[in-house]
Amino acid sequence: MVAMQTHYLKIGQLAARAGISVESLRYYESEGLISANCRSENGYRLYSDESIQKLGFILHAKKIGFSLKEIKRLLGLRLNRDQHTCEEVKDYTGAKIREIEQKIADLVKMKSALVSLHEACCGGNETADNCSILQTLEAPFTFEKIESGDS
Amino acid sequence: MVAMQTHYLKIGQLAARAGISVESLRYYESEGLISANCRSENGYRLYSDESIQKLGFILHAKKIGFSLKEIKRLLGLRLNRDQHTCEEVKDYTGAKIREIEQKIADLVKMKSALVSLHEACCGGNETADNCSILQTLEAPFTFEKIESGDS
DNA sequence: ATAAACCCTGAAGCTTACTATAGGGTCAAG
DNA sequence: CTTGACCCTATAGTAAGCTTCAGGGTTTAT
Ligand SMILES: [Zn+2]
Ligand SMILES: [Zn+2]
Ligand SMILES: [Zn+2]
Ligand SMILES: [Zn+2]
Repeated sequence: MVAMQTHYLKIGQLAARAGISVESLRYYESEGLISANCRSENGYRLYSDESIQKLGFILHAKKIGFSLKEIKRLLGLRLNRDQHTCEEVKDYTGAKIREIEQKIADLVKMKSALVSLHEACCGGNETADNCSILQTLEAPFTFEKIESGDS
Repeated sequence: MVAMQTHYLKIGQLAARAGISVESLRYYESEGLISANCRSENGYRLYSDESIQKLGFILHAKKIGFSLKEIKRLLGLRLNRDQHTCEEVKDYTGAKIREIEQKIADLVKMKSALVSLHEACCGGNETADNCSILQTLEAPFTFEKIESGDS
C-alpha cells in the first residue's frame, strides 16, 4: 500500500548526508533516539526514508536548542500525536523559549560588565601596572554573604 | 614593613565568606588558581588577606564569564603586570566579548526559530495530530552537505 | 591476496566545574 | 569521653554529547 522502499542507507552514508559523524548516530541510537529500521545479513544498520526523516526531526530540534533528552520526549509526542494535545506541545516550546531568554539575559549582563571594563582600559603599549581592567577585577569583591560572625 | 597579618582564615571561614563551598576552594587550588598562604601545624590551610583578595579576583572574573582556565591566565597577567601590556589585557577582554556576542547571536537565532514555531500552534485541547510544531520539525531537513553522489 | 575503506561491539576517555564518598585526624563543649 | 563540627587526602561520580580505542569482521579495488 505504502510506496516501496527504494533502497536503504548504510550508517556512513546517512551520516555523510546529515553532516554528522557515524559515532554520533550510534550514540543517538544508544540514547534511544533513533535506530535503524533493520540490519543487513552481516549486521550492518540499514536506514529507510522513515529513519532519515526522523533524523531530520532530531537535527532540526537540536538546532533550535533542544537537548537530546528533550528531543527524546519530543519524539514521543511526535510518535503518539493522538495521545497528546497541541497545548502540551506548545507548553514545551514555551518553556524552552523562557529558558533561552534567561540564558540570553545572563550573557547580556556579562557582556555589559565586560564592555565597561574593556572600554576603561587604554589598551596601550605600556606595562599593565596600572591597567584598569586588572584593578577593577581586583577591587573588593562583595561576597554576597553575611559579613558578621567573627569568632 | 608591610602591615602585619591580623589573622588567618581557615578554609571553611573563607568559603562561607565568599559564598562558595569548601570543595570548590580546594578544587581551585588543585587547578592552580589559588592556594593557602601557609598551613597550620595540623595541616589546615590558612588564608591571608592576600588570598582573600585573589579569591575576589577569581570570583569577579567568573561572574563576567571567564572560565577557570582563562582566569588562571588572567591571574598570571595580574601577578606579572610589569611583564605585560595594557594591550594584552585588553585583547583578552575583547576576545571574550566577541565570544559572548557569538553565543548571544546563536541563542537569539534559536529563540526566533522557536518563537515562530510556538506562535503557529493553536495550543488548544485537541490532539496533536495536526500540530504545526511537530509538522514543522518533521519537515524535510536541509542537510547542509552535498546531495549528489548516488551509487 | 592484501590493503583500504567500510561495518560491528563494548568500554574508556574527554571537557568543565564541581559534588560526593571513603577513611581518618583535630578540636571544643558537655 | 564521646559527640559534633571542623579539617585532611585521594579517588570516583555527575551532566552532555560526543570521540577514541581495542579487537575483529566485510567488501572492493588492485
Ligand atoms: Zn593602560
Ligand atoms: Zn589597561
Ligand atoms: Zn493545534
Ligand atoms: Zn500545535
